[in-house]
Amino acid sequence: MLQLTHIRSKKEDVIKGLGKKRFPDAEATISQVIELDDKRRALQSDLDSLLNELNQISRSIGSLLKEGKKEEAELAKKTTRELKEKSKILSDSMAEAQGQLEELLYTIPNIPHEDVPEGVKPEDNLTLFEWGDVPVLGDGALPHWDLIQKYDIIDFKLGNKITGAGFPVYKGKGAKLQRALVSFFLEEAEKAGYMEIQPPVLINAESGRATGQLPDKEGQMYQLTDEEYYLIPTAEVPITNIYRDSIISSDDLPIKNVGFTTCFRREAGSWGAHVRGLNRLHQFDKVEIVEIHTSDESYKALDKMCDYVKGLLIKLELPFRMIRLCGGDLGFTSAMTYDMEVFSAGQQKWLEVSSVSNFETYQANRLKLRYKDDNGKNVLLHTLNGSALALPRIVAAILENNQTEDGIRIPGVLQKYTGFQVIK
RNA sequence: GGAGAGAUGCCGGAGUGGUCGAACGGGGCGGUCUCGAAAACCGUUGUCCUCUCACGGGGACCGAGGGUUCGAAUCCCUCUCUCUCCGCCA
Repeated sequence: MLQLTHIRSKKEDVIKGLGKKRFPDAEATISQVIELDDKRRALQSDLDSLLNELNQISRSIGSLLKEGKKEEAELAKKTTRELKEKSKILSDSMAEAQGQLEELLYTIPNIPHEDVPEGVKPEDNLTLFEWGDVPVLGDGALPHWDLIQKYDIIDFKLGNKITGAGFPVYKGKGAKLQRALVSFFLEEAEKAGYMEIQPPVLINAESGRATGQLPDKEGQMYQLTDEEYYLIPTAEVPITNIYRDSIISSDDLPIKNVGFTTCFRREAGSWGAHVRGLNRLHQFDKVEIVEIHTSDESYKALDKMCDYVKGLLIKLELPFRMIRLCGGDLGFTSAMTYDMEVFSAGQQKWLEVSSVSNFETYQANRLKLRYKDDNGKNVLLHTLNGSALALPRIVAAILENNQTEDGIRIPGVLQKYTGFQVIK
């Protein structure tokens, strides 16, 4: 959620930023926000002075009764009763204005960083960096959905039987490859100074709201019917919510966490031929890094996180490119996002395997996540996160890029975890 | 799931209707003392909203939400969570 003080003081910038993000009617919405806030403040002010009066009289009744001045006390009681009626009306309308204001603020996305390119479509994204050679495969090269059948390592049909589409079963060396990747990612993260977290994979609505999945992505999360819990779409949600409602000591900054969880996404309305196989699933595993920084440090940290993710891809010998998302492609809560895409030769496609974002104070504002600065003032922190990495597409790329006539070669760094060098 | 107890500030822990935002202790911070440190002593120490250029003022918050009352941390109701015992159980 954007900060009201920021909206009020930098109104023009906010409207401009929202335009970049393709938010409709930015100007009207912002005016409405300010109007509602003015209304709320006026009501608050009136209510406060009324309550002040009420409190003073109530206190005086106490002393009047002690002094035995019963009649005067009764008279005062009558006055307070009237004041109370008025205060009730005032506080109701204040709560109403507050509610409307909040609802409106929830619909407004984060403002993009000034370096975010203009644009609407993925084609407007900016490619910043490419690494590795696209493998040239022979005539018999297969996409991963054929390879997994050929070697019997991942089974979609079984998943259909047990659950439904998008819930594959990993078998034998397929399962072991996944586990190897998880171990590799977690150990690399630990070496890079991240503390490992194992969070719950169910979250309550408050957590969903704090990191911005609710109300924006309501329909994208699986929801329980008996309790108001949701299955996490990413470890970002529970891990970031660890720090909800807290004032971090500056000695504890920066915070660097890593977590491996299964993620669940309904992906409503996004199926089709372009998302075959492992490209898009309802359930998948992901290792996520989450960082918390002061505003001075957060963009340096974002760059470092990208470097870290690049390092993983290089170690896995996967050709990739790094792109900076344009305004229209940027997520609801993000101010700046870099995507990492690996080239998967079997389907001749770039696959997004990581998304690294700085949310600046957008999440922190809802989270009430602050630190005490040198003047003892509470200041909102910046939250950042990134996939490091999402498993299925990495598996897809490894299978496709490393296929040979003799089987699939396992990248060197993973062999100590898999215990085998080839899937035959 | 059944029975009982409880939820107070950074922590421990008082407070059962009237200046209680909250005693007391610990911790933290500042100071005196010291070459320095410890000890001792003195002072200080929550969050949010709001008015004010500022000094400063007002309001809200004692698990959450309602209610009673002129007045609630204190009484009543609902919910959530924690603990103990029993049951069940990876």
